[in-house]
Amino acid sequence: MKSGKASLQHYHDKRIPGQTPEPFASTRATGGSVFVIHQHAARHNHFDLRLEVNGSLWSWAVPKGPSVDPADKRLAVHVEPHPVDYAWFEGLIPEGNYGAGAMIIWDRGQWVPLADPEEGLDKGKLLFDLRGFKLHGRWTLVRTGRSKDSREWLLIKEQDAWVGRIPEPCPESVLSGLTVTELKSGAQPAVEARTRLRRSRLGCREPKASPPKPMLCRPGKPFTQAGWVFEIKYDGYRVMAIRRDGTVQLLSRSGRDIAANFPEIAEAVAALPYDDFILDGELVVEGPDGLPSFSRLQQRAQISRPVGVQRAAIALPARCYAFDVLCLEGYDLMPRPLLKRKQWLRHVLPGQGPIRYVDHIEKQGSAAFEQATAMGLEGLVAKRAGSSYQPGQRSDDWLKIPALKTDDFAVMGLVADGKDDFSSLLLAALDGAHWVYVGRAGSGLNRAERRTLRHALDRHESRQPAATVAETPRGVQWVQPRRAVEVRYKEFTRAGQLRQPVLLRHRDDKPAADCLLPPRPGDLQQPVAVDPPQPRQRVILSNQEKEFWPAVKGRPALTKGDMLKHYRAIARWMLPYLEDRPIVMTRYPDGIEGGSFFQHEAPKFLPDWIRRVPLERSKGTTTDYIVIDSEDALLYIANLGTIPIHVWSSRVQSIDRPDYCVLDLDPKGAPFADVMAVARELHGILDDAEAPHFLKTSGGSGLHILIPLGGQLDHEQSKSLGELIARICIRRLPDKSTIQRAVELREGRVYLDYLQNGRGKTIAAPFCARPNPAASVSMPLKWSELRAGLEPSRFHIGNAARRMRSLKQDPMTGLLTSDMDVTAVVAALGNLE
DNA sequence: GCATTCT
DNA sequence: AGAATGCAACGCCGT
DNA sequence: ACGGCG
Repeated sequence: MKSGKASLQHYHDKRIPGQTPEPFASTRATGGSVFVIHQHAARHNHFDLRLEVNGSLWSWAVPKGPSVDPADKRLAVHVEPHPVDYAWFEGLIPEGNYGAGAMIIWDRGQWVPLADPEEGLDKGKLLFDLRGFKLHGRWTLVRTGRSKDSREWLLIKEQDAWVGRIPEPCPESVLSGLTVTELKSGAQPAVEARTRLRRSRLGCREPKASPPKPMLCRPGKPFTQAGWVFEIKYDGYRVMAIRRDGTVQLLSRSGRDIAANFPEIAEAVAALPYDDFILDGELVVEGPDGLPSFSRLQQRAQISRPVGVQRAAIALPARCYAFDVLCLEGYDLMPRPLLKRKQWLRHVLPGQGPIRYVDHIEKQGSAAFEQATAMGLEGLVAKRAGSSYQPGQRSDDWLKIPALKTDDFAVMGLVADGKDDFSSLLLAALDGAHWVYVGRAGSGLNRAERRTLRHALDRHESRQPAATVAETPRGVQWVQPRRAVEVRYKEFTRAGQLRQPVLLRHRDDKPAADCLLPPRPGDLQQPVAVDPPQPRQRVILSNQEKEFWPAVKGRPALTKGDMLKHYRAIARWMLPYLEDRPIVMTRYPDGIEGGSFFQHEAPKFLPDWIRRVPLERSKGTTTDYIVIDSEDALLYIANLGTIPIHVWSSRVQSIDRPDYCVLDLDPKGAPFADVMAVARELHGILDDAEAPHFLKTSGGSGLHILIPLGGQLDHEQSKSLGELIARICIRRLPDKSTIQRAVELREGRVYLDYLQNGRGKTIAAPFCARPNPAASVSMPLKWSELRAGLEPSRFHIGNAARRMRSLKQDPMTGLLTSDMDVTAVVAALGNLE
């Protein structure tokens, strides 16, 4: 294997030191994971993707640049490796040199290979994560040419949580904010700025000896008022970024210069194309969820060895959220109105990069506060739009509005107040398998609420506390952590206790065991997450506009989105029939007129939160079956183009004991009136045998009759029971029913299929959609609905959920809970026969 | 619909 | 890249 | 032994 550094030969051969500003060394301690994308206006304007491996930058020329759309593959020509320091190079390469022209750092950050890169280069496939300012998430480079020496690759964005959720990258450098054209044309934003500032008749002031102190906030509450603007409050270090006489300072609140600790920010300050300015902002480090994480920032701040700092600048990079500019090019902006200053600030900063402009919302503070709270942000800062910057002052022109948090906690004890009241509750949350005490809360509930909660708690009285409590209050009564309460609080204290907790309500709908400990400040977190932040577990629904059911008379075409809408709306009725049961998908990726296939085995690409269960299928081979136990799982499966979902009659806990026996009434030429007649006959038979039984449409043209078994029979016995019932029916209605499998021999009679009772056999799940032109669904029916005029096709994906909402209850309620006395039923059926 | 393999 | 391919299964019964 | 059926 060639060493990375040795192969820099080509790079050196093409360039002459002293004549080009490009670097020639690899001196940076990066931790081996920097990537950069240069935009290079040389003979042709193009992009270069460079990935650090073994001390050099593997490079690809990407003529059209990267695309954030997975469908958009971009040619990438593999070129000679570059020295690592190249990732910090931005500038003009003079005429006459190799690659003469302007080059900007279009994006930069950390790259995380997801497979061995050396091997990948050899095999022609690299898979990696990018964590830049513009590019995020999973990418691949694949070699396309037929031979191994081909230099032609493709750069492809892989499907992930970032796709479609990030804005189109802006064209500017993430460092200087210059476009490649501006750099080439020698644009001088500083000169333009000076001209404009002079014209605005601002007095030019001598720079003060010492930098201004930061303006401070008073506390406030959310409000809506014209003349005010609202900014997100970032959870980090307040910094003043100062550029003067070619030097850069990052001053913390205490006046310490922390530029050496955050070189990536200092570098960005130095790269802005202005000579003299002071920015006010907040330094943050993002957590795995993409929100500012104070504990990560503290981790970062503790790193001081230069080598460690350089690595951390790539792996745990800081951002500076700038919200004010105090002076610019020798002009004092502090007396100017806030919004004027912010105009300048926005003008000065790149659209994307380590230093970000903090935008604001005008007037609507209350709405903004709602949003900020929901997003888990620290809060808002309200600022008077016309206010000046008052250094070192705690002013009423700036108000900080902290977000309140709301979480559920388990009650582990109470301080009683009389027989049916309490003065406070002791609260706990689950940290893994252990309960952790989080403090006491008293206020918030009225007398009546406290009384009912007290009664509920008294039932769980316990001798032992569920978690260690540092200071046990007098008169405490411990209870088992069974009851959950919703609590609003400001934050966790350093000691891990709730600050300013207020009880909101008794969560009698939530098991206490679901009260997980929210992340608290000071919790040691993973230093670096390799996966991109997943913006919430949500199913990405694709191709919602694809036509799945063609139009029929009286109804326009239905799309995959219509089907997903059905499954989302019906989930609450359908999930009880799916939980714990293996399913089989029948997939129609291109709608009912496209190809279809069955799928038993859970595809490997399913996300890991979808449950699978290994079951022996034929001897020796096991298959991982899918189990749908949530709305998200149902939607994910439906999004795969699954139209009907077939379920086992048994659950994984008791896979050999079906919960019901099914009789499938299959016409096939027989009139539906006959199907109903046969169903009515079976209804009578089962009533006489005192066997509970339920009815649903199969979704096609037939009906299903289901008999709950209460786990008393195995699959074989269930099948025999079905056969017995079928034979009785045939004896009574020989002209209308049959168990002949061959269609010809049925002679127009209704086929009573009892053979769907058996291990691994399935039926179309209640409420599942069917691939017929009507887009009908399998619908539970009341027996009273079995009368002239019933048409199974009247229940379809467009109205099924509406029907269920209007019914008082699911007609099949009881299928999964009621059972029967098997011996009595079989005896009764024997008599009928 | 999606991964994988072939060209 | 673009195209093609796989994605289930087994017992029943009549010939 | 094969083929249609669900």
